[in-house]
Amino acid sequence: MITLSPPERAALDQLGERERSVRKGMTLVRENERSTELFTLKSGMLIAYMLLDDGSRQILRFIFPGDLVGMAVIAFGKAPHALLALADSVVVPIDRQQVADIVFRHPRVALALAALEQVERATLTDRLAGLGRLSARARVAAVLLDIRDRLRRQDEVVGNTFTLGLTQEEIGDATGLTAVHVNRMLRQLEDQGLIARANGRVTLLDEARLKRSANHVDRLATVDLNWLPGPAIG
Amino acid sequence: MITLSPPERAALDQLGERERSVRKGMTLVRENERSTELFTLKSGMLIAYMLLDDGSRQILRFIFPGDLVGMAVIAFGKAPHALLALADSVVVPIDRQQVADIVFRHPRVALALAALEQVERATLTDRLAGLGRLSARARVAAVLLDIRDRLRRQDEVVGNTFTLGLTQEEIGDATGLTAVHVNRMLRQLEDQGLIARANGRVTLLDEARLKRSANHVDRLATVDLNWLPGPAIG
DNA sequence: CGAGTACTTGAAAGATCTCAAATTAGGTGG
DNA sequence: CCACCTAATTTGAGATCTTTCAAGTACTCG
Repeated sequence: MITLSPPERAALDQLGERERSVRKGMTLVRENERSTELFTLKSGMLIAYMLLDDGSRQILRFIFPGDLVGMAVIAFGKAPHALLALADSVVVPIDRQQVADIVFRHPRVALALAALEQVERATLTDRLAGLGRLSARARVAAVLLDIRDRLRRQDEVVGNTFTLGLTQEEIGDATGLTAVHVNRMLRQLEDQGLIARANGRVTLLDEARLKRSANHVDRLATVDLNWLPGPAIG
Repeated sequence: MITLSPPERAALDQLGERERSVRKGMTLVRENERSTELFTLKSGMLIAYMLLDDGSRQILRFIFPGDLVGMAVIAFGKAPHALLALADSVVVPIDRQQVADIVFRHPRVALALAALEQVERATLTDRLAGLGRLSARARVAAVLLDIRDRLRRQDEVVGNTFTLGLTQEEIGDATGLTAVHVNRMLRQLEDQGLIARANGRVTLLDEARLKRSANHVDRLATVDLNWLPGPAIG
């Protein structure tokens, strides 16, 4: 997508000196906790979430290997949302100072990172529109499609059958629904022949119809960075 | 918040060469339209929105003078959302190439811009959590608080009484509700003594309670950019 | 003054939640 | 491998929230 020069590549590789393991169910960062680190996920799966005053949880984003998370520390110095490991995971912490170094020394890389953030932002607005305007059934469908896309990005052979890796409670916290209603919507999708379920695995039977109802767009697929200046020689 | 050196200031000022007026009700950018420009709003008010397949509209963000909008073009080269003027407005277009120039020549400014984007992103996630988890009444309250904060940022004397500048239809499109229900929620807030309404103006009567129920956070108030390196001498 | 848009209200339909209970699945110690 | 324990899923029934439809009122602009 973007070709890096050797020094650029080296700068990126150098970011990942330390690694940190997080056991499933552990909290990596608490909401409002003072912190100057962001992370990339190396393996496993995280969620970013917020808690509301009434104790309910809103999952903001599912984080898969390769994702960058927590860039907000460059503006706040504290985390606007919590990070929780849904599976045993390994993260690479990056201090915001290192981000500044990249911007100063490798502007092309900085632009590429900014573009990545924009992709995530667009995904966030897609989700926002979904929460505001889609039916419960469509929001659940959107999660299924999203997870499938993300799994496929890690492993190209992922087909239309896959393990969700989420409880119905978690799907509910992502879609703004109760676990009970998520269950009913899954059943409804199943009854309508859009999906099938068996031993914890889901199969997307009618992807086209699912996508249409969920207003699904794969933002990453439409990224265009060709306008960036070419890599410096070296 | 951040002190710019003269060359940095000059670089920013230079961005705003042209101006463009947009009449109330006019569309500045259509969704998915090819475009390589972003904008700052000089005066007036815009909304960023998406249309869903069923024709419903989700307002993603209200844009006030000083706001930057459309940074997504650095990643996509087309607009992921539409921009519409809710009032007669003046915008300053900025080409993404100019953004790249800033990153290459004024990295401190680039970091400050990135931080601003992060503030907006945090605001977006606050809104996402609101759509997912707040009651209709609280979501309407959140819009009132948001607009008041934004107006006050333009004009410090704005008190607890102000003109919304939005129809109930627009509030509905921002909160994921119907205009009819927005009306009922406003009435309810009024009956509960949280707000008052008179000749198109709203008064916040119990800000503390409104904030609590709407899970309101003023993200901009907690920004910290002091960790950035000092300005280069020049 | 007249037309159009926005606002307001009522009644009924539809969607989602809550509460409660039954069933299934997975993990652990013996 | 079994027995048990806990978490997750499933289903039903009724309550609550939000939308839809319809009609009437208020406001603004030419």
